Amino acid sequence: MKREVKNCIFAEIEMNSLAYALLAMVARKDCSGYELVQLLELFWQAKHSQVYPLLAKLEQKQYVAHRLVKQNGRPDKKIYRLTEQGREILSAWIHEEPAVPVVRDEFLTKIYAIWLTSTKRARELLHERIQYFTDMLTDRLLKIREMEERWSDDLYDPHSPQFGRYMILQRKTRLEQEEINWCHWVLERLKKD
Amino acid sequence: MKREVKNCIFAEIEMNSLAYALLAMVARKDCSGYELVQLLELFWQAKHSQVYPLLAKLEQKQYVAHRLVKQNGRPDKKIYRLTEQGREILSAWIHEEPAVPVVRDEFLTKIYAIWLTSTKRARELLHERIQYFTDMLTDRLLKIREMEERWSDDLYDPHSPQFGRYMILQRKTRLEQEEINWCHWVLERLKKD
DNA sequence: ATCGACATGTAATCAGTTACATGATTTT
DNA sequence: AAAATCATGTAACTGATTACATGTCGAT
Repeated sequence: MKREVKNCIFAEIEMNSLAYALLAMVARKDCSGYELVQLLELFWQAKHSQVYPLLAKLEQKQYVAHRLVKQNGRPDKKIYRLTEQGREILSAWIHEEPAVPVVRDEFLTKIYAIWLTSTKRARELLHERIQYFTDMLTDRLLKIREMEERWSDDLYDPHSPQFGRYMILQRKTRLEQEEINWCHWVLERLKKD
Repeated sequence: MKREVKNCIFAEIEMNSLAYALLAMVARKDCSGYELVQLLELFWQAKHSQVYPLLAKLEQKQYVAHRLVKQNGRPDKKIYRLTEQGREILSAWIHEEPAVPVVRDEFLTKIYAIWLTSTKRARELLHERIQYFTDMLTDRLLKIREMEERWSDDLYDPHSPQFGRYMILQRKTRLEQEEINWCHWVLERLKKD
């Protein structure tokens, strides 16, 4: 017989996957909301309009806390850090089974139905895809080099806050490279035509 | 000064990515809603509660049409096919730029913050991940073999309705293999610990 | 002079998930 | 006897995107 749940001081603020992703980010390094959106791009694309209100809710729950940093000629920023409570629920969450990954990719739908149009359009799509992933990869390799210069051996230490992000960066480059390889493989199949 | 848009006979039924994915599916092969959910799993995970109403809307717009198939001891099913109008808007859509792919993967968040817990949990997560992708891959290879037996040379013909799905299956196996390779690579980094 | 980066927020809408609802057949 | 598969649908809710809102600085 649940009552007054919404009026309760400890009102249930839904901890969803993105909420934990934000905690994981600020665990590694104190961040502004703006910065979080950029760092998140690596494995959980979210818009600022989703991140800012969520951060406020996480602060309400006292999983994060912020300090104001005044800037000259730039808008002030709120730098968030993880609290002890935040660290605890994040650690507990890591011990739960992760949900199955979700991928949504319009390009694949277009390839699925490419037989309806032309092999010319197929080639176009594939070349654009190669371009896209090549750009991603170039940027990614740059970021890997930056991390390597800044933290070197720490990156291979599973107890370092940098370990996770570095491993995930490595994963992404592998997958991006494989995407490019596949595109070339398909282009080969289209040659005869 | 838009007026009466909602009362108009040709009321705007929003054509979203999933709608086109459904059209692409029925273009290849007549399908029931139930079957579409399963086939879609390859690159656009959707629940039946999203698919059935969308199919009804697509039929309203006359992009698909269905016939009833009575079954003994099983519920009747609605087999959908693509109409000429459906084929046209699908072809037109293929000539538009695809949206950037979206990935959401809780496992990666857990790896990101793994330094907070233990390398034991890290190993556990990676082994479960390997198991998951190995299972996916086994199933995927089976489906590839099934397609190869059924259509053989058609699969490499860009004008065959089977071409797209086959290419996408091949892509998925490559990516899944690479996911597994990466997991083993990370496990190596964890050995010293 | 216009555009992109920096920086934070809210409101409206659309997309997607979970739960409700039903029911026979086959497999474990 | 219970669970999974086949088969279709709706209602309520949560998650995510687009649009609205504001403002400075540096580069082109």
